[in-house]
Amino acid sequence: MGEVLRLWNCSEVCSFPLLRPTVLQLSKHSKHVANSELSKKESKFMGHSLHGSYEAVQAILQKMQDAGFKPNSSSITSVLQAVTELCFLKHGKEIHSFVLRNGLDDYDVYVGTSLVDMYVKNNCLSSAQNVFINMKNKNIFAWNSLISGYSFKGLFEDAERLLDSIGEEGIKPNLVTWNGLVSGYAMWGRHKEALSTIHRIKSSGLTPNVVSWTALISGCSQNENYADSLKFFIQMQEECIRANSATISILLKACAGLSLLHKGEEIHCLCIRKGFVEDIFVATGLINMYSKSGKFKSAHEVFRKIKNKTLASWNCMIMAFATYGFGKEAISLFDEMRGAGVQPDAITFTALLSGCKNSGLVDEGWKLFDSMSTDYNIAPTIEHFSCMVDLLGRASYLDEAWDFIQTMPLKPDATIWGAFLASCRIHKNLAFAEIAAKNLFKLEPHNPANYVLMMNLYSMSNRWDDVERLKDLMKNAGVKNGLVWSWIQIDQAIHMFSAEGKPHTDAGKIYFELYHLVHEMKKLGYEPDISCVHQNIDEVEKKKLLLSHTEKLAITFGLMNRKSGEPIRVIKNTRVCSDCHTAAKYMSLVRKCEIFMKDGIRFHHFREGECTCNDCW
DNA sequence: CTAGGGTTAG
Repeated sequence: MGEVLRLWNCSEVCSFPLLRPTVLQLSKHSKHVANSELSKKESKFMGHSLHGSYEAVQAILQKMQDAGFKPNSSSITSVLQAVTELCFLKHGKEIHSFVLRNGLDDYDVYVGTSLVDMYVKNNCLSSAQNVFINMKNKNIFAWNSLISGYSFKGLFEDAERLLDSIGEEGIKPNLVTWNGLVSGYAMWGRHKEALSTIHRIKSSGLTPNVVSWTALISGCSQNENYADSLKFFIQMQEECIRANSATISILLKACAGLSLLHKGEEIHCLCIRKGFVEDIFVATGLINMYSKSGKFKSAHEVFRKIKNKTLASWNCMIMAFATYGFGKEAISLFDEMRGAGVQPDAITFTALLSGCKNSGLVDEGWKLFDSMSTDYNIAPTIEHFSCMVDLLGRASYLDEAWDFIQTMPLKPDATIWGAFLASCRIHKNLAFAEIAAKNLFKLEPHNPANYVLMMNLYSMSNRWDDVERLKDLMKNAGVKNGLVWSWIQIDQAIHMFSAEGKPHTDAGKIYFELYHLVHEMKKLGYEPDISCVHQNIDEVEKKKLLLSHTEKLAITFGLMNRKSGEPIRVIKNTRVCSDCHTAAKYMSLVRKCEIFMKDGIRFHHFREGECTCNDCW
């Protein structure tokens, strides 16, 4: 940045067309680059030079004016492009008024289009529309910019209206126009409309391309609708549209979200064949996919092979270490990252702090939390505060966590109280838990998880009146315990276990096996934790009920069907109960088998009677 | 000068 600033301040910059000399000085390749042929990278560089030195830019603009230079539309356009890409609305507005002040025509096709685009990308639709309306000659680019602007804001009536009126100007919508609409619909969770827009592309005589389909698939992914992502990917292949690395990176995200390890591995093979592994987005997606599907080793391998690691790939790997309870390793990877000259961001610290909390590294956590603002000038966000509450609370420093909440500069939200409540449950502190719950019931009255945690605490202390009171509270607030399910993949089939749905076809055999298993587990010291049952029934009934928990059934089924040496991978949609957590540890011990479980909150890796979460979850 | 891509979170 220092060097750029110096360039901006030197006087020879002042020859027009605006800014070109600077770009030429910055450009490594050519001294004869025409302004209109600036590469994206160079425009970005210009943007960087604008950043933080806007006063200098203004001074130069003034100087140029005084010297009688006139900027032309192409120079204005390249500045606007840079400003747009970096989302410097303030600077964009300045340039707009500079254009007006200096008698440049802001209705010029090029200037107009880049102004529309700048306002659209900076969330100023009304200004974009004003410029648009005043443009004398509108080309398809201006239309597309505005239509996608409305579409991304979810204003589909306006977007469709614009689409209809394109024709009146004698212009035909192109694929980009349509793709903007597809993308908007998909992003807003309106997959049906997105898909029907793809069909509309066909009826307009064009052929939907990989971008159209990728937009649809990406929208599903963004809405955590991973199953549809995969469904539409198949549909895309049926239409003979080839995936590119962008499509693949989204698919990897979908596989990660569903912990579909086998599908992810398949895609990895495809990536190697097609050379997509070279793409940094794909590589990062692979790390994430392996990390979330329980194959830490593969995640690490992919990471080590990346030649030009980006901040995101470092972050992703630090998070993987954190997830698997390798807090110290996460921190040394952070040191390695800094050694490589990569500056951390807020996400890096979320990952690091979460690594500390999963490994109980309280001192290291404090150090990192402090160094964020002092050494890296990154203001801690609510997530970082929440991590700290979690870190302190889990390590049994409940009083410190309480003080931390009282003194933090941000208003504690549900994540803060949620972290505190979870710690109270672990350390069985009912008094603190009740305060946390009171806040949580106010902040998110419809989240069943909070009620369940509290019931857990009350039933531990045999306070059945309070359990009933909470059940009534839930009922009155209209909170329903969502469906609870666990599943496991055996060969190509997914086996679902749900308390509400149909029992598994092999239910009899599974229960038979489970009884045997529990018998063996008890020999090694397993004791059913009946506090997980919130009904006031007798002990034998409670123990029976515990056996029907979906995760136990899924693991048992996995043990019955696994190939020797293969770990078991179970996915559950809600937080694992503490009895099932203990049971899984004993199961891994008895059957000498690694068990991987992804629950609604985090990842557990059971091995030889231990879990990577260190019993805090 | 216009369209699609990765990372955190109780």
